[in-house]
Parts: sequence; structure tokens; C-alpha cells
Amino acid sequence: MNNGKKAPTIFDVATESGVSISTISRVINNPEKVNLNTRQRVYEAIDKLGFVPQAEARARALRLKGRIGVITPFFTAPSFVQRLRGIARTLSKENFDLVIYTVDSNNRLQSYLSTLPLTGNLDGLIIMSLPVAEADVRRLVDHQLSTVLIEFPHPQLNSVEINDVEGGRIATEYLLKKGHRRIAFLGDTDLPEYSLHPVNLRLKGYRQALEAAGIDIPHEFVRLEPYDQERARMVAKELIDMPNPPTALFAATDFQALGVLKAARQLGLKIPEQLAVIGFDDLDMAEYEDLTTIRQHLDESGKIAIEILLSHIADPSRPVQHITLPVTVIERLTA
Amino acid sequence: MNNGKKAPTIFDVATESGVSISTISRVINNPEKVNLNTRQRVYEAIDKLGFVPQAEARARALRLKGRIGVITPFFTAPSFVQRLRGIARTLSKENFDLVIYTVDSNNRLQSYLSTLPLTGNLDGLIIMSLPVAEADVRRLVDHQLSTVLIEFPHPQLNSVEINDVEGGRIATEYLLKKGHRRIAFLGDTDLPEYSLHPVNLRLKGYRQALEAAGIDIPHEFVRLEPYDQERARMVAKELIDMPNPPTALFAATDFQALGVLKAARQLGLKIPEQLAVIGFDDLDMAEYEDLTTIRQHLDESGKIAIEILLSHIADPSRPVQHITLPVTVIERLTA
DNA sequence: TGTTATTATGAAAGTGTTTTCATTAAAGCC
DNA sequence: GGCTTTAATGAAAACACTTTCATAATAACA
Repeated sequence: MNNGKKAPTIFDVATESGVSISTISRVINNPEKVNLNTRQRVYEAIDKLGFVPQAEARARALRLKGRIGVITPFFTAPSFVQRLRGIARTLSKENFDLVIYTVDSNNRLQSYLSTLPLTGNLDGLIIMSLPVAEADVRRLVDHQLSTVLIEFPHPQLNSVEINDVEGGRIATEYLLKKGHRRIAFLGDTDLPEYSLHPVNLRLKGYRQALEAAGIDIPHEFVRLEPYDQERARMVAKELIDMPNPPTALFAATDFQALGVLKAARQLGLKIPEQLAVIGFDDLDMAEYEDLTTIRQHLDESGKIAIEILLSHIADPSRPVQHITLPVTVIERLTA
Repeated sequence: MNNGKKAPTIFDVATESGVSISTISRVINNPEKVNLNTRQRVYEAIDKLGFVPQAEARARALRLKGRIGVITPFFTAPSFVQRLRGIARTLSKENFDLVIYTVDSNNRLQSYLSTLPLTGNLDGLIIMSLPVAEADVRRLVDHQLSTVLIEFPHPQLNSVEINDVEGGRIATEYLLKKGHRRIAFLGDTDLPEYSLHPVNLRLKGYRQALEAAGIDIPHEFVRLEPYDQERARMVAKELIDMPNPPTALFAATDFQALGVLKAARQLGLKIPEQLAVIGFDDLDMAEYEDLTTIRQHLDESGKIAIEILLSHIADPSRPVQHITLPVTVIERLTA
């Protein structure tokens, strides 16, 4: 098979079999229009050269292109990776290539959203934790590209989301049930503009729970800081040093909660006795650190997204689905 | 958009904006080479017509498919993810799609290696931390698929690797220089059979360093355990409980080192006073945990792999490159 | 046998883009 | 003002096929 030479073209096959390229093309696309003898000769040449038509990829596998795209924020946050893992695992069993489009700016997101539906050559698209404008939704629908949104629902497209408000609420209720009355909140603020801010929803849940319990919180207890463990550590220190410090803290992401834990260790602060800490996400590292947290089934969300996508590709007439994944408290040692 | 009409081509845009198709092409591919006024006019025409370049025609003219594949072990270990991140970041600036092939069994690896060069429709391939048999190498070379191997060098293909032996050696030497004489080793053992085992090389470096220092180590000090933090914790406990315990421990992966750190916390063991710990990899989490470790530039290795690959795609006649990345001690608080 | 259909085939024109090369226009310099 | 650079642009070739159209060869029929 083709030792070292360039990939054979239709011309090589023509030379080999002594007919013109037109005939080769016909053998491939309309075999019945070619005389049996000639056809046989061409097939032999094709086999001998190991010829694979370039555009064959297109005609391959029925009408499908065999590719599924995932637009994801550039994976700095572990939660993106964990979702992606669920996607990769589920998809690897199917006969689809996984094409990754990482977004690191609004521009890039826009460019993906405007070109992929037209030219991306995709059977389906998953958009992870990124906002999709009305015009983009329309384009996706117009071009009939099966799509699943994660964390950013839209009535016209399939979606998988979690109930962030409820998550914030049950985290706070959990702390309340443990007897805490002075509960601080630490959220991330400076996620890049192109990405989503579930933190606000989690904060809302926190406020709801407190209000329902008739508890007033000094506004210094609510801290929105850059998504950075160093900052989380500083905030922890500041909170603890307050004249009347909180007894518990709800961190809107595990990543920040881990920063607080580390600060606590450095300050010799006993967790959870002196400060109870609950996180959100249930990252891999949360288990390792015995962090009490809200589990949002990151792997699972990726898996479900793929499943919805595949079923929608198989039957595009299927009505759009909106799935809300449950959140649950995972009780470990920090709260 | 696209209401019944044919999709607009570069010719339509040329007519609309009153310039030649060459200029349109330039506006799209090298905007800076076109006068600002003209450029503006072309952009307007593009917007007005809703023009989108046709990927297939583009690939044909470019003699490229616009796709680069990465075969990677299914990303359980954070180190794979970090390499992948370097790849994604570097590639996102180029005009290539990133196709991910995750491997979770030997079978799957074999099937990728045998089909991708033929039908994968790829311009280049990166094979991450996976063994490639002689026959597979031959196939890759025969079909002239530009390839870069990471962590598994082969004379006929480009490669990026790190010096694991040296890494093991300098880690051990670092501990020796700190005055330790009783140094334990913790490595991972049950990586799936299809994946690579740099642990043996790191262990070799460890042995070399000890031998050079004329130090004999009880063989119970060398532990090979499943890649699992729980096990790492158990091992840490066992080592400490020995009648004559080690004063330092070199863990072949940060992941295991972190498990040891946790065990130490639970046992109330002072680190590094009672047990110095050094890891290997310099994962993101290592910095967070102030783990002293051997840095192997994971992100960078992905970046370099892509750079080599792209230059090789641009000029396939270029001789193969073998890059060995340096390893360095990153001194933090645990050793 | 001469005429008409039918079948098999090749030449050549498309397909939509990139890129090289040549040309023109503008700018810089003495 | 003449000469040399430099910038901006278009013409045309290349890419790897598909498809149309014309032609040659064969078969069918009177």
C-alpha cells in the first residue's frame, strides 16, 4: 500500500487503469454507468493504490459527517474539565469525532457561533457554560444544527442546567440547620465577560434561605472576589479577624472553598469548629479535601448533554428537551 | 439569511464590493495586507450577503484539511489535562480544528492508530503518553501524517519528552542535600496497560542518586501502589509507623504526594519537620498545597508539541526533531 | 446495408478558495 | 522633477474532484 508516495489521486488511478479520470469518478459515484470490464479494472487499480477519495469523508456514514463539536471556555476552571470528561467518555463509545473549540474571548465565541453552523461540518454542537445571543440561537435553528446548551437554557434549544438558586438555598439551609446564624458568602466576580456567572444565582439562593429564616446578615459578610485561591485566603483571614466573625461560610465554588481551607490551616483555625465551610460543585479535589459541598454532577451533565444530542441527531423532529439536574448536599468534614 | 438563494461565494462578494476575488480572500486571511478603505467596503459586502467561506473548497485550495488530532489517555490524571491545555491554547490561535481521541483500552488505541492515518482526514497528529508500536510508526511514516509523540520517543517521529531519570535523580539529590538519609519512594503501579510508566524511570533516577551518595535503602522504602490518593494515605501511615521510619519521601506523581500530605495532616504529622515530601509534575494543585516538587512544564510540552507539528506540516521535508524538556526543582514548603 | 438508438468513454469546463506573480499607484529621496 | 522603494491590487494558476457535453463504438432495426 502506497509506500512513501503521496496519497494517490484520481489521476494516479486513471493512469494505472488506463482510462480517464472521468471514468474513475463515475466508477465511484455511478458504477452502473460504467462497463463491467472497465469497472473491474478500475476497482483493481483503486485497491492496488489504496486510493481514498478526498471528498469521501463527506459522503461517509449516511448523511452524517461523524463530528460533534464542543464549544467550551478555555479550561482554567476544573469544573469545565470535569464536564468535558463526561462528554468524552460518553462520546468515545459512539462513532463520532470530538472537536473541541476553546473560547478565550468574546470575539472568539462570536466567531465560532457564527461560522460553525454554516461551515463547521458538524452533526451536533454542545455549548458549555457560555451565553448565546438571540441571533446566534436563530442561526443555529435556521441551519438545523442539533445543539445542546449547558448552563445557559434557551427555549428553542435543548439544554442541561442545574438549579443554582436552589443549590445556594440548600447549602445555606444546611448551615442553618447546623445551628449557624452568622453565615458569610464568598463568590467569584471576575470571570471573563464571555463566560457565565452562576454565582449570582447561588447568592440569590443564599439570600432566600436567610430571609426565610428571618436572619439579617451584615453586608460585609457577602464577599465577591476574583476567582483565585490567593484572594480566597485573604478573604478568609479578613472575615475571621472581624470583631464579630461569621461561624460559617458558603463558598460559591469549591475552588474558592479550598482556598479558604488552606487559609484556615495557615491560621491554625479549626474547621469546622471555628468556621464551618461548605462549597459548591463537588470537584474531584473536594473529596480529597473532605470538603462538604453541593454536588452538581459535572461528569453527568456532560454525559446527559451528549445523550440528548445524539437522540436529537438521530431524529431532528424530536421536541427540544430541557433538563434540570438535581443538586444535593454532600456532607463531609468541613461543615 | 440564506432565504432560498444559493450561498454567496467569494465572487458575489467581489462584485458587491467592486474589487477582485483575490482581495476578498486577502481580507479574510490577511486583513492587514489590504487598504483600510477597501477592507471596510469588503466587510460591508460580506455582512450584507452573509458570506461564509466554504470549508471544503478552502481546504482543497490550501491542500490542508484544517484538522489536527490528539490521541490521549482518557483524562483521569490531571497531568493529561494540563498538557491538553497547552495544546488547546496554542492551537486556538491557528486555523486548525482540534479533534480529541480518548483512549481507554488497548483496543481503542490500536484502532485509532490503524485508521487515523488512512481516513482520519488529519493534517497532523499528536500522540500523548501512549506507546506506539513499530508497525504503527511505519504506517504513520508511509502515509506521511505529520506526527509528534509526547513521552514516547521514536527515532523516526518527532517527539517531546522529559528526562524522567534525571527528574528522579535531582529530586532525590535535593532531599540528600537537605540532609536526609532515609528516603522513601512512592510510585504508581497500576496505570492501565495501554498507558506509559514513567514511574520506572523516575525510580531509576532515585536509585542512581542514592547509589552515587553511597546510601543503602531498606527495600520496604520503595513502594509501588495503585494511582489513588486513598492508597497513598495508607502507605504514608505504614511508612511512618515503621520502627525506623524514613525522614523524607519522594512521590513519583504530585497526585500521590498530595495523598501523603493529607494523611500527614490526619495523623498530626508535621511536614516537613517529621516527614519531608517532594512530588513530581508540578500540577496546578501542587502550588496550592505548597508542595515542593519537580516541575516538568506540562503546559509547555503541549505547546511545543503543537509548534513542532505545525512547522512539520508547513514543510514535511524538515528532519524529525527530538526535544527533551528540562526538569527543575520547585522549592515550596513540604521539603 | 443504411439509418437510428444506445452505451461507453474522454475532453474540458466547472467548483470556491488560496497564492504567486506582475502591474499600477503612491510615497520617499536626492 | 526624475528615480527608486513600497504598498495595494488583480490576473491567473493550482487544488482534487464532479459533471456536462461531445464523440466513438456498438447494437437494433428497417
